[in-house]
Amino acid sequence: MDVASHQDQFPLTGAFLAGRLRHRLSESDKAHLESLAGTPRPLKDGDRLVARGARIERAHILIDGFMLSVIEKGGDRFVVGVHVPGDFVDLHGFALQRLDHDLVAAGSVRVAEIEHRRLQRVMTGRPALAGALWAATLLEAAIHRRWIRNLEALDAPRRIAHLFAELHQRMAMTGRNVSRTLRTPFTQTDLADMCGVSPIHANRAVGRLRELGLAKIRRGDLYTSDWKALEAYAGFDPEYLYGGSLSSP
Amino acid sequence: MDVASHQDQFPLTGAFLAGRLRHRLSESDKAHLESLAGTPRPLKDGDRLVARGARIERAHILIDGFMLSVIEKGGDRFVVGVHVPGDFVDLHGFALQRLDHDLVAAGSVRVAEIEHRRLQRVMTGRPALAGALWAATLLEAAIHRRWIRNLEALDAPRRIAHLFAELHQRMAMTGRNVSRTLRTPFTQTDLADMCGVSPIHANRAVGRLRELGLAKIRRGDLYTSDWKALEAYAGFDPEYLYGGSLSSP
DNA sequence: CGCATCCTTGAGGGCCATCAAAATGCGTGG
DNA sequence: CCACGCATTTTGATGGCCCTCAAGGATGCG
Repeated sequence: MDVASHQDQFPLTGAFLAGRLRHRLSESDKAHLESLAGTPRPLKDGDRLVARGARIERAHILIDGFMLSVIEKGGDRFVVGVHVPGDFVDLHGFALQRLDHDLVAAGSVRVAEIEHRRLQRVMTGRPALAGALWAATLLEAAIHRRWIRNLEALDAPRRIAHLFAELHQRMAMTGRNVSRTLRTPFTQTDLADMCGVSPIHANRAVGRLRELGLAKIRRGDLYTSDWKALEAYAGFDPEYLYGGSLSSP
Repeated sequence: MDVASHQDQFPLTGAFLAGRLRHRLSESDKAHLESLAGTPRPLKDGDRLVARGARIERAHILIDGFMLSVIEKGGDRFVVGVHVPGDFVDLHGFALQRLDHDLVAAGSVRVAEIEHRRLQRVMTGRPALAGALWAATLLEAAIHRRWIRNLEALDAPRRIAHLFAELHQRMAMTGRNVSRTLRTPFTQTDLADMCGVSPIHANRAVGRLRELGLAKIRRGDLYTSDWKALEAYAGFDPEYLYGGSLSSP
């Protein structure tokens, strides 16, 4: 069964861990997870799903669109993570009870929520699924580490190239977008906040990628004829995304 | 019971989650965790405990000293995390089977190991302890997010100040070092690799902290008469370390 | 068609990188 | 004790990446 029809079968949670250790989940666990999720809810651009520090009692899976993990400080905004469909955006809040950052919709978004108390029962009754939930939060940590390395190692054009290469790969793992265009709702200011540069410099970095013939970025949409070249330029190596060959604990 | 005598009772794992959600663990769970750990093993400066990509079958808790999470790439070294005593340095390897980074001793170190198959039994038999293990890996992710924000927001002197403020707080939570001196084995090159600057610039940043009267750093040891001032300079807010008030899921 | 948002371009300046070299500290062995 | 070698720290000079301030152009929406 291909990824798309699989996701027809599990419209809410079908992309969860897709391309990673989803294939290790039993049909029963996949069906159970799907049954835990509530009716999808839409969010508008800029809506804050979870606020930093607030006590939380449910988790959310992202079905459509993009979300950002944001830390604000004194009027400045710092993006510390990006989420794609299939991501359990605030699953770490289940174990930690509150978040150290905000979760904000980028563009139009659909999410489904799952009560913590239901996840609690998964912890005791379905150890394999519980392990998969744990692993999902750790995949996010691996992405954090890569971001740290990128901020330490790359200049602005390479950071932006790496960001899109990562998004492309993550969406491909869930069966989305393997074409020449990657559509996102991100403004250049968003890109700047993700890459730790000023909006003006993000603009020049985008211009540099165009100059180099690697990618055209227009209103968040990236067009390229050569993903491999873009990835090579950014030093992108998908190893840290733990695609495919992962088994559950 | 104070933290020090508590750690006499659990010499290997007594610092695990100390100052965070350790107080939520039952005596039985604490004793059980202690019983899982093997005989402590020493490491020398630079020893690599875990290599990126290698399949792993045991996890390690850091008892004494510091370790670094390192990503190497083309001769350059990027530090993506620092570990203090009490940290379960490669616990995420239990769920992920391999790491996306190396784990390297900084200075002399002692670690104790726990077999994954023993942790596997914790997953099914001790859900509260399993939840605590999960939370511990998420605390590390929260630290990653803060590092991302710091790299996006702070200049070099502030990054170094924040690094030491964080280490001071983390060590204080495990009952270590609440004095005016924080001893570490880090060279200025290490600090540079943690902060994403060149060694030469790290040196000038250290000099700037001295100039400002905030801290003297000599051979990795930081002396200050005013931790609060140093923290304020770096914009350090310990919220992200989830100290004290955390409960388990 | 007016307005808001986003994108683009220019100028000047600061943080940080790199190359180069000297000074300091520390362990080892004479 | 002193000489030596090595790693680390310090200092100087030059250049590049990126910042801020400022203003103009494009795009899309009501």
